[in-house]
Amino acid sequence: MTETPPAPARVRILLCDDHVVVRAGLLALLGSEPDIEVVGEAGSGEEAVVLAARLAPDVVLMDLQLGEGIDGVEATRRIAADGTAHVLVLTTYDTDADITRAIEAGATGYLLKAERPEELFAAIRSAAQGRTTLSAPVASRVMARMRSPRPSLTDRERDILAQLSQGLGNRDIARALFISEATVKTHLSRIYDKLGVDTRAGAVAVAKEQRLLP
Amino acid sequence: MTETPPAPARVRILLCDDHVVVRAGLLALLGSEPDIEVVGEAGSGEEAVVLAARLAPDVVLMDLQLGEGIDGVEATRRIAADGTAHVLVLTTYDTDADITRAIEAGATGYLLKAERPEELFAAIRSAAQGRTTLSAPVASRVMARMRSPRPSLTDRERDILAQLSQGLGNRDIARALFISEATVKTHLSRIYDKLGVDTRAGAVAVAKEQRLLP
DNA sequence: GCCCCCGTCAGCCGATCGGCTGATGCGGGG
DNA sequence: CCCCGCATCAGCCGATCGGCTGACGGGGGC
Repeated sequence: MTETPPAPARVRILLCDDHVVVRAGLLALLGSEPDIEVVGEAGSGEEAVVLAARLAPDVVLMDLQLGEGIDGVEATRRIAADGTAHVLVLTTYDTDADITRAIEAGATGYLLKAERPEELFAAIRSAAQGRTTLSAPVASRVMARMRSPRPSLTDRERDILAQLSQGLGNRDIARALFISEATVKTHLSRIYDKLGVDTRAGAVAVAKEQRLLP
Repeated sequence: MTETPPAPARVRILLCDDHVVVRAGLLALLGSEPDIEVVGEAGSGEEAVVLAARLAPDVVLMDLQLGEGIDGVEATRRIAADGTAHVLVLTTYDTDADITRAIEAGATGYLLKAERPEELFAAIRSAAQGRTTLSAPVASRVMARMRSPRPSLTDRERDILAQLSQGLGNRDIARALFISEATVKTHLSRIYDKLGVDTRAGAVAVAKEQRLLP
């Protein structure tokens, strides 16, 4: 008898996506692979966390955009914290912010829905053994980020940006965050600098574009 | 022999979605229905237009967000103009702007990906005969819109908004559109009015939120 | 112990914005 | 023919913004 831990005969999967059609599609798609078994479906982050604990799947296929409730990043964080399952993110966007947050939350891999099905199967099998798989565009972005550590906003700057996205003026932002207008302006200047803009409208545009806000 | 035009033994479908995984999923899902046959797949709007003309499917399942190239609305417009196929929009968002544009472009139905698969099958069969099917949330929005004709932006106002989203100042917007600053300000005031905001940052936020811009 | 990042605050000043009032021209529908 | 929506423009004015310079304290890393 060998010491090598035998790969599970079947990889047990939990799907998490708020779109029923997507879930059904994935279910049908994965059904074509004999060594992959979908043991549960979740339509929300909360449900995914509960089901992951109950079903103890090998891999959770997680979308990041989940509509209502906690988002995929938070769900990933909780599931990964439990250590019960590896989370393989399968989503639409390859934004820096999304990728970073997902990885920081403990995702084992990050795939794009535009990926070929064979890649998905392979990534699932890898994830079941704790190995990382990244879609090519995602890998590129990760590399690029390593090379030039991109201006990431501080928590406080994100607070300011959130208020700004409500269309508030400096005075209102100051009141909302219990700081002085001067401080708001200081933060704004730094935000402009980091985002490469020089107006509030531009900042909001970039923020929405890069999905820097919830 | 009866005069009733027999429903096609099999409904012939063309899929259009830029995500391979989603296409594969739909393919597998639709494969479970004996009276539905997927005769082609397109990964872009351009491809969909070409394939629709060549394959003459009964129904084109069209996503609205297609990444590169023309968007789903434009693809819908061209396919519907040919009259070769009924276009059934299957997408993620139930935004007013998306729905309106898709319907105006000639879509036969509008389904959300969050819909139950049975609804999708039923909608496909309906669409094949030219009958409209709307997802419940979509139908609600359409009704709501009928009741209170919502502020829709004029073409010019959208132009202004687009420039604004680049973070440009009034002077630059004026130059970009070959009009005076006074005119820019007039348009902006009306845009604020329609969007229910009173700052440029707020306008950009609402615009991005409601997907008023490409 | 020192330094750097982060968050906080101040004052100044020119540029810009947003609201207002009012006006012109053009096209379509009643 | 008149009205109305759309696009264009003008001037005024107070409020706001954005850039700049400079400052202070706390916390983490070396």
